[in-house]
Amino acid sequence: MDKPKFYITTAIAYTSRKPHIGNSYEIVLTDAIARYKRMQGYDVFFLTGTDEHGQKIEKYAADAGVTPKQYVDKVAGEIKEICDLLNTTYDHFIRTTDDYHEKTVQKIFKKLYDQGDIYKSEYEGLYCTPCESFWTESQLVDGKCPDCGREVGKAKEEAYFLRLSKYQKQLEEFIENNENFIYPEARKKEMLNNFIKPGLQDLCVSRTSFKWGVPVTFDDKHVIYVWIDALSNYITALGYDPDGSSEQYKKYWPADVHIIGKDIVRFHTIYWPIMLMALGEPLPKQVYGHPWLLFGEDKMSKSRGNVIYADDLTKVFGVDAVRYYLLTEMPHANDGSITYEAMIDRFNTDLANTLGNLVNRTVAMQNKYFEGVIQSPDCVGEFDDDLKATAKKAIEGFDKNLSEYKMSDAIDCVMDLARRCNKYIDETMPWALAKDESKKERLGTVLYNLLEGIRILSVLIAPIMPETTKKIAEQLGLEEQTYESIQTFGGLEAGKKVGVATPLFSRIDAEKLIAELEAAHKAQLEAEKAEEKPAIELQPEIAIDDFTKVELRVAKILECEKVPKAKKLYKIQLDDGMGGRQIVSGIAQHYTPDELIGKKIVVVANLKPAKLCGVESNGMLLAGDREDGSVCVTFIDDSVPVGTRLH
RNA sequence: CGCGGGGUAGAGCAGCUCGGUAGCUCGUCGGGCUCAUAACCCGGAGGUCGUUGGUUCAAAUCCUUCCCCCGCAACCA
Repeated sequence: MDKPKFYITTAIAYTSRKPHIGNSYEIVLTDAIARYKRMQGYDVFFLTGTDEHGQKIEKYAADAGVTPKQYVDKVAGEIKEICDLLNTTYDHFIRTTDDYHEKTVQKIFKKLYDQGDIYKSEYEGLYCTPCESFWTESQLVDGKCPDCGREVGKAKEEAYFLRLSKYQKQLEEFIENNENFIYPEARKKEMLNNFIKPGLQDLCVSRTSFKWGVPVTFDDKHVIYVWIDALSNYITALGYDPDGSSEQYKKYWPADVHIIGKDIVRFHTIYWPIMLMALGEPLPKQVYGHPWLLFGEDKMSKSRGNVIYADDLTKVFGVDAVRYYLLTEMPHANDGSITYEAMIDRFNTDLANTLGNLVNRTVAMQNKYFEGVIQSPDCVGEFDDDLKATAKKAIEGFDKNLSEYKMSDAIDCVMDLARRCNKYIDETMPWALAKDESKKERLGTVLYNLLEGIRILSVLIAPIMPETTKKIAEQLGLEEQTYESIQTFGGLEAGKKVGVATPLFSRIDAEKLIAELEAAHKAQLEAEKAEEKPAIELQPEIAIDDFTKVELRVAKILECEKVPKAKKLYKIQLDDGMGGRQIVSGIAQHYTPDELIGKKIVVVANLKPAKLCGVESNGMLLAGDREDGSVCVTFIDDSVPVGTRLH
């Protein structure tokens, strides 16, 4: 009989730079699910890969003085290395620069165009040339580019659009009828209320502003933009073809679950389903938007200097411990957090003390009391039933939680069993039994039960810590065990010999290690900084006339209050020596009104007025961004009169 | 009143669907044990379950007021 299939994917990683540990969480989570499903007998196909096109990469490559392809080859290599380092068992690694992918994407684009779902348009007044971005009517802020605030010009370039509006109703129905399509639930409501119900705007799916992408076959000025290129990796990887797909595609599609970050839920639950509807293909069964891994309280980012990489962690803790930490510390709905302290703490308490020590003490006793030979469990006693019941509960709980992708809860079930085993040792006191020759048989049974408990938990933990499972099997003197073999307590064969007791995880001296890590981290940061300094890029040179176009004047802040409903905006009344003016500024998170009122600042006095959150702003104040993201306003000495023009 | 989620011991979370002694992990304090990686086991302390009012014999759990946090949307001129 055929095994049931299970198709699971990660999002493809953007090849702009080396991914940090937060980015790596996704592949570890996906791998654990894939391994679990395989263990359960599914025919699993696990896809991951890289998204390699786009303007940003074109630019990074130019900065680095290499071709986009060279650049992308390097980063894709790094990404793949990390996936391998983390011991992930993907079946295929797709790159959007792969030949077969590009060809199929072109066919998809053509097909959608031929059937009228993609159309060419020449939008006017909705293109911001400096930002090289198209904006839909609803995105504009008071008719201006939401990014830079400048006038959007008439589109000088034509573009292709995907008719999202046509499928809106169908999508809405699908989402509402398929309870589990968007997970978690909160995301589903976000999508429905914020995007779908208000009405979908057609989506721009081509660009002429850069070249590094898949060309449109019938219009070579155009390059296919990220949505159709990247999202279709999930089907091109299997061999989808509008002219007739492969057997593999027919077997595995639709995906059982797309594992993605919560930031791209929108693309996977709106654009992607609509593309598939237009292609006439079935929709994925579930899109799982996982939370993020934060560094302590903060988002990981290079400019904050708090980036942790997978390879650095594995060097210190080992691959399995890193996998364990990622999967344990990450609740399935809220953001998780990583710090060295927490990592060490988890490592010591769970892995070294509870699990490692349990295996070590048990195997050591087996060797010490019976020369390693496993005894037949014939002398039943108190506590045995409770231990067995806990083992059974662990398996059931593990299955239940894992099938809902609740990793940390599932792991907890396994640790419960380990804790119960440790307790069992204290209750039965094998060292006391060993002193009494008449209790030898009972001692044999006690140790048998312990070994069996360990065998069971070692199999359960396999999707999370595959290497540890192997090591435990070795110490138990066994080949690797099947999932089926743990369904009954007592699968362990008497008469065989256990291996040598070797610590699985050595305890870590927290203080010492943290000091070392921090020193290393600092050194690395400084090295990076030194390296990056010359990389500051100046804007193109301007003539003096260009500068004099900017009218900078001194003004005094009279009033300052928060714009209602806006997080970052202050409405500020100024005395500018010309009868006063009102500006709006996004510094509410960095200054209190009291810190501003009465101070003199510099304003760009001839900036075209704009509306922010519905409030009129006539000019902007000068301020700079610090490296940590905070803002510093330029204050002017009080002796400079209001209205003074600066140059 | 834009949409949604949440506020439970020092920290991180469960419990809320279907009201009935407030639970887990870490930390902390005390005890036990010696097979083991100063590990393991037991016990104690620590919570008016964000706030107001209500329903009820009984509310963390149901309804209501307000406050605060987070996500999405809007927004750094």
